[in-house]
Amino acid sequence: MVTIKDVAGAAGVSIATVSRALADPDRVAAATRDRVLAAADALGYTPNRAARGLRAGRTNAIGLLVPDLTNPYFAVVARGVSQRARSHGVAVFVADSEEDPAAEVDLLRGLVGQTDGVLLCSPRALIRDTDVLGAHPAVFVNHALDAAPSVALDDVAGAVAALEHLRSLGHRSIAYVAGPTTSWSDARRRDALQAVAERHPELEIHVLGPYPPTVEGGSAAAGVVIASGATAALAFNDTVAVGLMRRVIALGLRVPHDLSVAGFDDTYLTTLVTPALTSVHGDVTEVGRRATDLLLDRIERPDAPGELVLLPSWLVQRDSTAPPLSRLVPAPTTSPAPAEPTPGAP
Amino acid sequence: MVTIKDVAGAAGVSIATVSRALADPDRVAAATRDRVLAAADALGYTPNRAARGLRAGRTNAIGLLVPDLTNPYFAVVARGVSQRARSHGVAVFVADSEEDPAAEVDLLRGLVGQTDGVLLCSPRALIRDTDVLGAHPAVFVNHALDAAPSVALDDVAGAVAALEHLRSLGHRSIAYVAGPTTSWSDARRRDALQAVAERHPELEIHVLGPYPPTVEGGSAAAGVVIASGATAALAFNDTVAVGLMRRVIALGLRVPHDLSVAGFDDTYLTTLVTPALTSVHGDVTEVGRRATDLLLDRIERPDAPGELVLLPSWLVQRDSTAPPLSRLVPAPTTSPAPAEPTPGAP
DNA sequence: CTGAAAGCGCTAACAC
DNA sequence: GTGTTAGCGCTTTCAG
Repeated sequence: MVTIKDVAGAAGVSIATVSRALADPDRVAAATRDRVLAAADALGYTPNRAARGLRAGRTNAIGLLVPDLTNPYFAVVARGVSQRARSHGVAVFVADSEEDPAAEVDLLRGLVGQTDGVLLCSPRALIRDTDVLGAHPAVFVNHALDAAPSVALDDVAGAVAALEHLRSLGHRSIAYVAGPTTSWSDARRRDALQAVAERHPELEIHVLGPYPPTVEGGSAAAGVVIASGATAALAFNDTVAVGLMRRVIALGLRVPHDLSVAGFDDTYLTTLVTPALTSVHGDVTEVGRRATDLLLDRIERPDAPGELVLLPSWLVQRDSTAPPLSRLVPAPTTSPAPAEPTPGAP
Repeated sequence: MVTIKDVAGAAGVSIATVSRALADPDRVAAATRDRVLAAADALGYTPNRAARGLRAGRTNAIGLLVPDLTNPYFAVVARGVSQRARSHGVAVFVADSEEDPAAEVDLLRGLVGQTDGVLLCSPRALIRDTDVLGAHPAVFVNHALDAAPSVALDDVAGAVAALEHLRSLGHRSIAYVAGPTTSWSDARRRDALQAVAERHPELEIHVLGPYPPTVEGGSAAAGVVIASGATAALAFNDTVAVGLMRRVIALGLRVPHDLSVAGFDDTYLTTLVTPALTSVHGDVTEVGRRATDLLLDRIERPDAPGELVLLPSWLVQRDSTAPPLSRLVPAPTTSPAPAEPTPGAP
């Protein structure tokens, strides 16, 4: 390993001068600076971040904790985080709890010790436990906690839009396939659905679950959704929606004719499946970027007030939602008038 | 931050004793050890990894470089890496190059400086450049380079199996939708297909591409595949296969009747799409785990000889492959002994 | 069995 | 403008 000493020796200066030449080139004479930089370059010198961090009380790294890296949603968040972190010169530790709350706490504990701050994405464990987080800078994604900074998609608006969409199609009995009990987003959505239902007494909302936020979770919910008598289902996320849809189809029903299905997150899965999935869209990469910004800011100014940043979300209508079978005339839709799909034979 | 000094103070011992009590409990008196551990626990002490690493000349972290974290394949590799790394107490830096070779080199450079070793997954850049890697321990995934240790799925076997499967179904004109030019796996597969084609003179293989290893890449290939006259297509990976399939269907053709489609990697996408995708399966989580093992070993013993670990892969038949339209009688599928199919119309 | 002390690579006072 | 030096938190001789 080539250290600052080697460079100093090669350039014939002291290590302090090397350090300065690299950190603040204006504070050394031009000739010296050039000599130092040339030497550093020739030797392929890279400052040891651990040593630098030790001195500065910084690690120049942040941690990202997600419940499931194979879920496209979190992969995209991670991408946003990587982008922003890279442009700020900080590295990203990624930890995948695989939906296990206990593992989440363990991983968080590890992350805290070796990062300047942590990004907690859709935490499944109850993180009230300040013992593990302490005063460590943290930003939550899809989870608001006390005065901690948070970033989330405004899924309340999305949930309302989805429900209104289904209502306008003529659905009156709608199932919500809930995600993990500890999910903040899930709770928010349930409240939002409740509020809409109160505004429209003719609507009947069946909250079903909780189910695991996976394809399997969606499949598992199919029977219960059908038994509920709902003509449309809104699922916790796209992954669940896809699992639900596939199982419903496997059971011999048709989507959207027998059951309309909509998801959340608008991941790229939506356009891969048949029928294409109606979903609540948001800019997920941006969620990752904003969360990173907030975290880096928090690291600089630990006493800054926490805020909840809500990014817009809206519904993207595709082929998995349509009027219920009983209605022959489609309800009036405002602008993007979708052509009424003629129910063809299979 | 609670340091070793705090613990030493609380336990009424020196910092050296604390260090020993934690690292090698047998070397301190039982009573002292208990007192130290109790104090450490009470204070919530976690050793600072940067400091520890500085002393040991180690960072206790490894780097993982992938071309696309949103591809389920790499997400699963990352999961395997996380699992194994966690059980060895090393942290994982994840870097996503977003399929950009230049970014890849940059990210690699950054990773080298702050890790004990690097896992290079399906590198798109030419890494011969030892300037950037130097003597840094590295393990390749899906890429063999000189004497470096490597882990890959035996996709040659998989490619052969896929091609034989299509041949036994009666296909004679088969397209291969190639991935990135610099992909090692892609080159291996092309060679394997070539070898099979030479064994079976009646087979015509159209190598098409390169195309980006994404859904869009697959869609873009659809026209060319159809124009090639092939009755079956093998795609670089599932993502490409899915893009191809959807576009082909959107163009009004039927899969598998007008075109059979098969992919590689057997990601969870295969069972989400309609028809379910035939794909070459391998244990991808295990790839990540084995690669991590190899890397940790390499870090311990830098002079150990490199080896290429090939994990088995095999074909999983689903609904996206079937005899070509021209054949009315399906070829026998049970025994792997394909009866010579009656030649169909071109 | 335990403490004192050196030193990992680096930065930031503080001299000169 | 540049060198000297202390010390970040930790492990590891070396004494006792």
